[in-house]
Amino acid sequence: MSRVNTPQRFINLRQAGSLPDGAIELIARRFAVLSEPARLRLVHALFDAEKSVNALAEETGSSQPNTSRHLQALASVGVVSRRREGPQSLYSICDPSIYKLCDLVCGSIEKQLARQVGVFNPDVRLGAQPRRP
Amino acid sequence: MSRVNTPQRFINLRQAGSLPDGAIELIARRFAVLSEPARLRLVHALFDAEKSVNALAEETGSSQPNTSRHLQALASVGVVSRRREGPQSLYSICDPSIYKLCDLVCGSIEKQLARQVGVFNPDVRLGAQPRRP
DNA sequence: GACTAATATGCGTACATGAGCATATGTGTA
DNA sequence: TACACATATGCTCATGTACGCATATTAGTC
Repeated sequence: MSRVNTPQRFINLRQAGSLPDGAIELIARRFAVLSEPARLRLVHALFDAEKSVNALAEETGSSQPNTSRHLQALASVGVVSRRREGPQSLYSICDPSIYKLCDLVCGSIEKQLARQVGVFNPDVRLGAQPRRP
Repeated sequence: MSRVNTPQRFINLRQAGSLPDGAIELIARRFAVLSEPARLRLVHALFDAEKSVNALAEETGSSQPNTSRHLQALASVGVVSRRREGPQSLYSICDPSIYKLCDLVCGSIEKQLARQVGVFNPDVRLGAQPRRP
């Protein structure tokens, strides 16, 4: 085994210190790639299956060049990966944490919206609290 | 109880469909706010305690006006909240999901780095796999 | 090699946004 | 009211980047 076997994190935004040089920039870059609607649509479209650039362009309503570039951006941070099959490039999700990430953010936004709606109509809840039905 | 009591999500990037108008933009906005190193440093600094604008400016090495603006951006998406106490504004984390979010992203980045390092030196692992030591 | 389909890339433009500076606003005190 | 401290906000400039367009590159087929 290796000399390092503790499950401790080197990069940990939650802990004081624990932030090597450039770590913040890495994290920021990851979020930045996910901060574009066009790229989120691609991620959304890729959740069910591996797809080609043209298929994704059509499904997301974006141009082929833009789709290609956005996919490269997603690949540059390891969210998706590329596989050549004949003349086409097939992209697929390769970072499993993206699923939880999206769930977290979507859940958080729903809770927030539910709170805002609740201010006007306390009877309406968007079903954002999955605990104790 | 309300008429809506199923724990199902209205906004769910993982599920086909399930994306109301503007949902993608909401999610993108959330990520965008987290995609700035200066703001991540603020979040990092706020994890241990509620702090004032000046204290945060000093701790993160940013100017007072910029710190104020960044805090407003974080507040605009509900990550932090503001509380007045005398002449100063005290900011604090108000979205608990941000903790898990940071853990997820940091963990994902570490795994990725470990994989990259492993290519050159297969003996080194950054301890990013907490399961089965 | 010539041709076609799929994908990637170079380039110019438009737009969003972060930083610095000065200054306005707000809050408590004498 | 005058003052001091803390915070928020116009304003301008510089930079990053998404888009559209044209075109280069790659892979397969004849």
